Amino acid sequence: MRTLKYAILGLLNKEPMTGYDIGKEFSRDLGEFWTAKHSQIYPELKKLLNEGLIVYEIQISGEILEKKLYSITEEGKEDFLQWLKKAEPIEPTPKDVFRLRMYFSNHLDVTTRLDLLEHQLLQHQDRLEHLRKNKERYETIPPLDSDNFGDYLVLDGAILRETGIIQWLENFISYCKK
Amino acid sequence: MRTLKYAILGLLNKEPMTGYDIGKEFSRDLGEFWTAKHSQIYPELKKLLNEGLIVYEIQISGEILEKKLYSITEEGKEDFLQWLKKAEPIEPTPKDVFRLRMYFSNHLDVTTRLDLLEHQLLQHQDRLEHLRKNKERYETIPPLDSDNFGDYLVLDGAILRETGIIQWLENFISYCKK
DNA sequence: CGCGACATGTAAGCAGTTACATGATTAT
DNA sequence: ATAATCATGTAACTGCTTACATGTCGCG
Repeated sequence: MRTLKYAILGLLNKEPMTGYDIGKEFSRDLGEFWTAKHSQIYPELKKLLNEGLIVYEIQISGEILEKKLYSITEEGKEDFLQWLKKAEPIEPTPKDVFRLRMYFSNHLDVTTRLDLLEHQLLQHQDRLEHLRKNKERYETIPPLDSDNFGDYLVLDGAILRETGIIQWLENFISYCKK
Repeated sequence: MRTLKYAILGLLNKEPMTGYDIGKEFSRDLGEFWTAKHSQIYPELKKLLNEGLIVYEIQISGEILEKKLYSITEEGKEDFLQWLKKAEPIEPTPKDVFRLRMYFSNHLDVTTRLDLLEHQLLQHQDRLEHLRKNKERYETIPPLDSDNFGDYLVLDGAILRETGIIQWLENFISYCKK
């Protein structure tokens, strides 16, 4: 499906960036729903370059360090917008190792189960708190056509996801305690 | 992480099965959080066999059709239970193509956006309804140590997940309509 | 007899992670 | 000076999907 391709085109569609910058975007809010390591990003950039969807210019930083500042071409923009507006069937449900484990949890004694659950709960509560803190930056919903809107959406989605997981964990914990 | 390995061991720990049966389990409720195709299952079974974690006996079905009925060994059980009780950090957040697309949605006009959102909403509502119907089979919560308990948990988790997604989509739709 | 489900495998390729490898810049 | 961050790449491997390939069983 070449999703990484479109993730990169989408980012370059906002503004020119280096491969390193793209990697950093994936560790911000966008990373709640898509990420890639630099070892995947650099080869993909090379591919997009060959396909004529992006170009780069060398920037000198400091004395000698060359960095490649990539920007999207007209062809790249078209390709990206085609992808963006296409209606697709929903994805198969994403894999989740912890829930797979809990599917088999009838083979664990109740104390072990509770330990595992509390451990998960704490981590998800941390993540939720962190997301809520990020969302506080927005006193109001950003305009529909601003770059910030996507960020806001992703945060909202991640908060609802974490809330659901926490609710599930709490239900489960209360079953175990009865 | 060899997760498929443990998914298979977990299923065989309930009862002996063929590779085909394992594939079918992944298209039931467990499939909400883990799946694998037969092209991945058969090679993995071969590997587990070599590792001594499972064994099989040939069953004749009809006149000549040989099927391999796999069961877990003592060594397999131990390995599985070790995996099951180990506390792990939470997984990095799962990828989601649709949310990635919506991250870039400020480049779409409002009608296209609403089309895409309604399209997703319908599909998630269908999935939710289907899950709720499955859950109706349980009038009460199954006992903590029964095989059904895992099934119930998974359903509960999937329902909460879908509810969160639907809520997010509805929020998003209402922003767009304002 | 034909069709859908049962049943088992392999091959090619894409996507993603971990590890290997190198070097410059900036702030302390 | 030295550590953290900036910056770019490749290689080996795991996991997973799609397609290729084959044959049986049970039902209508």
